Amino acid sequence: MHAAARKSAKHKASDDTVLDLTSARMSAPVEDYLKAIYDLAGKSGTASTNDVASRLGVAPASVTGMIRRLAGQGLLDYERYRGVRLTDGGRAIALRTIRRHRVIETYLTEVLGYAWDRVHDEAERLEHAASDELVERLAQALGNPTSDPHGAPIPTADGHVDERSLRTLADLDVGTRARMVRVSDKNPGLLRYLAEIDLTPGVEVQVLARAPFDGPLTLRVGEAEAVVGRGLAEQVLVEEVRDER
Amino acid sequence: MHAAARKSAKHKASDDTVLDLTSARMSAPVEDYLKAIYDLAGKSGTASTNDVASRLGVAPASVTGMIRRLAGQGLLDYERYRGVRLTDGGRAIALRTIRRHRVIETYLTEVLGYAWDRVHDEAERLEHAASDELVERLAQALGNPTSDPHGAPIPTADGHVDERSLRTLADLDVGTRARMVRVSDKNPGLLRYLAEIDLTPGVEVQVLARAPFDGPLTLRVGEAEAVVGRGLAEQVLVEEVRDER
DNA sequence: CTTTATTTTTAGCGTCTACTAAAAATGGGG
DNA sequence: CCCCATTTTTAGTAGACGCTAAAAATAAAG
Repeated sequence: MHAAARKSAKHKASDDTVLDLTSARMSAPVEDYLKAIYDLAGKSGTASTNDVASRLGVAPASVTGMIRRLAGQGLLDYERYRGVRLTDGGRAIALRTIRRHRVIETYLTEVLGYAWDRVHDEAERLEHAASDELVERLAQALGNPTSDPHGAPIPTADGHVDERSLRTLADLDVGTRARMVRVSDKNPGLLRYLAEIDLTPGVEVQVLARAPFDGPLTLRVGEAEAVVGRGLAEQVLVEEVRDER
Repeated sequence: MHAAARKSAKHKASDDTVLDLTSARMSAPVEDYLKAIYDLAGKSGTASTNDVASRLGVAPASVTGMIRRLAGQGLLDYERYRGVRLTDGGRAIALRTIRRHRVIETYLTEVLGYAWDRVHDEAERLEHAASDELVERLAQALGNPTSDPHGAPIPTADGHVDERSLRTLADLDVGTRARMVRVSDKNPGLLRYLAEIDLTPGVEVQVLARAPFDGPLTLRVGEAEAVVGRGLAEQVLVEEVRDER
């Protein structure tokens, strides 16, 4: 019945495969690929086979295969040996999946009492099973939050995200005051440590000193002080605080 | 936690596959098969290939294949042409899956405002993605309910269910007073209609009259009256109300 | 600008789950 | 007790995803 969407040129118009890509439900692996490509490509554009592979923990050869298929479905543009770029359809699905993930993470922490370092895995599975209706109900119960527990912006239901680029704590000049905005949700150990020193989204930080040769930074976090390694500092995204007005 | 993995193998235990069956995470299809077999076999014992197939909406041949594999894993006892029966391990997984399903259904209706006829599909997908921890948190938030919105008993975390057998509304003698206990969650139309006439779990019903030749029943539902077909009456499980004391 | 290293793709497979068509068991009616 | 309808199983396939090993492109280095 399905006449193999053969002639998928580099353009859209998937002739006979006239599915509504924007609202179609994809398999979990497909959603994962699209999410991975979305945030590897970032604003820049393309993602490489290898990067996608290591992000997803699969072999590069598997990525090539999946990518071919998804390109055939019009979810991404692909030229061999050239990397992939999401089409609007692919991006829409990626954003819906990310919205699900982040709303779920927020609900788990805000309502169900999960610690912020333990929501990622749970959300990773639920995001593929939750209907959009459920996600909207969760979002509503939360008062339509705009960011998740780790400070990541939650895309709106119609696919818009706040994509401003932030600086890392490691980039701040000594003395500059900033507000902790965001950190990846993927490293539980890091998250636990950050919680321990109270370096969580919204908190004010200031770099008090920076040891040479990429040494540790001494921070003021709220009222307390903390010394953190460069590696950690690079993971923490902040926004400068315009001095009081 | 207790309940060591009972070495249930009475026959061909699957040799090298020495997994802890009791807590192992199964794929969604496997969980679905076990659930289906659990409630087709009921207390009686075995389920037939055809019944499982039509319950799951797959071809009988597919059931044979899956059943062979599950038997190999020690989740069920199987003799070809003889039907299947869950082992203790298989039953444990079925019950945990059913617990997830019912806790989720309850949460969706009680907390998130879903109508009782719309929770089944959502729960059907979430039950395979939700961790046991999540389910326990949901159950706790609900005060550890013992039955779901449709009156089905929720198995406990350690695998016990209330399995008393109920009569259907169609079996009641005229005049008998009973309490509506339970109805299947799988037929949205039926559920909507029952909600409309307020025939929901806990409500008192009485058969006022029964037309001959399997005709409709006239009921008193709470304070109101309703006339329902035999087909519907057979779907509604009730328990007799011991006259006041 | 050729040689080497890296990245990406192809080829060939394996697993899980489902399907169809055809063969084999089972069991009910006469 | 035999025949036929029904149930169940086997055989052969398919598609989604993943893997490894080897070939092919591309990029880097001398």
